[in-house]
Amino acid sequence: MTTIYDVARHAGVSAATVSRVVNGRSSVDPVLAERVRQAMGELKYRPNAVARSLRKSQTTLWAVIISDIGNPFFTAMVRGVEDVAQKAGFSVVLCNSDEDPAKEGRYVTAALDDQMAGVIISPSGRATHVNRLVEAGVPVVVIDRQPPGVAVDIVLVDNEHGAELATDHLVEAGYERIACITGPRRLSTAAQRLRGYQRALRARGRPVRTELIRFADFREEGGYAAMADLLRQDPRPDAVFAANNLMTVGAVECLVDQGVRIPEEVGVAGFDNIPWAHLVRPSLTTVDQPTYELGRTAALLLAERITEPTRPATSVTLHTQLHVRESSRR
Amino acid sequence: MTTIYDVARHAGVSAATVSRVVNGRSSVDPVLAERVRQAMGELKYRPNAVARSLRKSQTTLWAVIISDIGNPFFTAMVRGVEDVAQKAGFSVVLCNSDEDPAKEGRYVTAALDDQMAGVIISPSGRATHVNRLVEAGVPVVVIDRQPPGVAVDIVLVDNEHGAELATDHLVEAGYERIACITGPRRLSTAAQRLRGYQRALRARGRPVRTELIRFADFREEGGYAAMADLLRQDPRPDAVFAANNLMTVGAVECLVDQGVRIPEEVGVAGFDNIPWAHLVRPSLTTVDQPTYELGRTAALLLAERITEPTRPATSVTLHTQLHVRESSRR
DNA sequence: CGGAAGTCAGCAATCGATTTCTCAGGGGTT
DNA sequence: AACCCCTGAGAAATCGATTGCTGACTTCCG
Repeated sequence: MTTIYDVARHAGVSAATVSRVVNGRSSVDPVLAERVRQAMGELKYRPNAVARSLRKSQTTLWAVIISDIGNPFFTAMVRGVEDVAQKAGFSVVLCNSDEDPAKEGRYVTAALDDQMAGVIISPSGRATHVNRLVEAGVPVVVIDRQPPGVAVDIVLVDNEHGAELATDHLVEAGYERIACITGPRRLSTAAQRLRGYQRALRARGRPVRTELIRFADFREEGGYAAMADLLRQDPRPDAVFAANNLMTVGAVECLVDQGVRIPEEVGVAGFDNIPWAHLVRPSLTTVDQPTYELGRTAALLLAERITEPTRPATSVTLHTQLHVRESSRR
Repeated sequence: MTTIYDVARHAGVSAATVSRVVNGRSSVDPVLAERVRQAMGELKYRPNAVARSLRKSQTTLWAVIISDIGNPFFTAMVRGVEDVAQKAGFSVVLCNSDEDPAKEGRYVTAALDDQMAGVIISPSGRATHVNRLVEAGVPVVVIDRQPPGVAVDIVLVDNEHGAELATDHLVEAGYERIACITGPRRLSTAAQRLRGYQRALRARGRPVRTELIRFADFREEGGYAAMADLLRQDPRPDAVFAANNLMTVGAVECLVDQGVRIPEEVGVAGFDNIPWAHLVRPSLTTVDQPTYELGRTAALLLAERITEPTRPATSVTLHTQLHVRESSRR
């Protein structure tokens, strides 16, 4: 590796001058600057990013801590983050927490140890880990989920409203016993989507029956199991609202396996986009989130916070959109 | 931040001793070691990873450079990498090259500047960038695609064989004019899958018609356009083999849009797994790759190469598997 | 022409760890 | 008792950049 000293020697100046040319912070005689640039070219000099990080005690890395990289929702989001990061000169370190608070904690620790320039996190549970970041003064943006009582920048979608739209649509379509499969109790998204479901029923004067509500795990298997469980009821539900994409797929699989016809016997509506939802037969009614935008927005907020650390915390809510397809039209 | 010197002072030893306790490299008097550990605990000391990286001129980061994080194929792969990386004490930096050699080049440069401990790359084009890494002595594992003439560890699947299986199956199913939509010419996967298609036809004594072959972009739109183009032929093809997942979906969309019945009028088989391929109606016949294993294997190779840099380059080929579903049964 | 103000290059300290080298002290051998 | 070997701790150099401070030199004005 050629260092800044090699360049300095080759150009007949001091390392400080080379540094100033590279960073353009302070003014340098144009003649010297040119000589330095020449030397850099000839020696193919590239500044050592690690050394620079040590000196400035800050890297050019962002950690993005999400709970499931296998879920297309998070992938699209990461893409949004990545595009902004690249433009702003940051690289993205991907961290898969698997909804495991311990794993999440380890990643937070790593972000701290590695002096990451910022963190975008979709917290899997309590606010503890987010707090550690905030206390250490690391710029943080929370995404998708609301941790209780922390003042940070946050980007959310109108979960309650989206769930309301979907449920209301099922009522409108003529379904009577509408079930709800939501996520783990500790996640704000699960709670809010459940609340939206309940609200829609009440608004229409329908009873909210606890026996029609299931708390699953936001995964395919959980959706499958919950659906199977719901079908065992008598009378069984004639429609289901699933609170995320993977559980929707799981529920549909269960219905297909048991030979229950969608949408005639059971109507289905799901939260989150499902790639190729329109190719699935019957095509699936979904509440779409602006996933890419979600990531983009979070990244923009993070970039802002890095340049302006004292700005008060803002909270952005993006809007969901109901896409009615065949699975809920009877 | 508390530094190694704070700990040293607090424990009444030198910084060198603290370092030795932390790294366990050389022996330290158990009494002192205990005192140091105590001090570390009390001060909540965490070693500064950046400083350590500078000194050792190596970080604990792996760069994973792939061409499309939106493609579930790569996501599953990254997951495989990530799981191994975590266990080995590395973090994964995700780099999305978008099939753009320039963007890929920038990421390679960043990996070099940041002294990444290793790189896993699915090269988008020529071998130039891979070579830069190899020449700089950075441990590299190439994945999914074969760059010409570079001696590196590489993990591939039997593309030709997989394509042969799929094509042969279409022939067997009774289709006559079987088209092929493959990827960009510069990508080895595209070439190999095309070759497998051709080989299967020849083995069955069928003509290989150039007018039934299309080079698209491995994306949904490309698959759609290519399919539309193929349908304009007279006589039109009665089956299509698409060389990756997104193009398969694109082709199916086109067929659905034009009201062409699958599999009666046109049979469809695609390369790569497609999430929920079994939920799509008709369910899609696919050549499945062991994506997670692909990532896992690459990561294991990388870990090996890091500990043993002089080991000769190995090449691993994993196997694909044909899943026959409704889209190709007439 | 002299002095004040302003540029700009270089020296050296610094970021926080690792590692080589040196040396003290204890134990074993002859 | 003298000598050697070995273990293990500390001092100091080092990784490669950034930056405050100093001072040389230029420029401008009275």
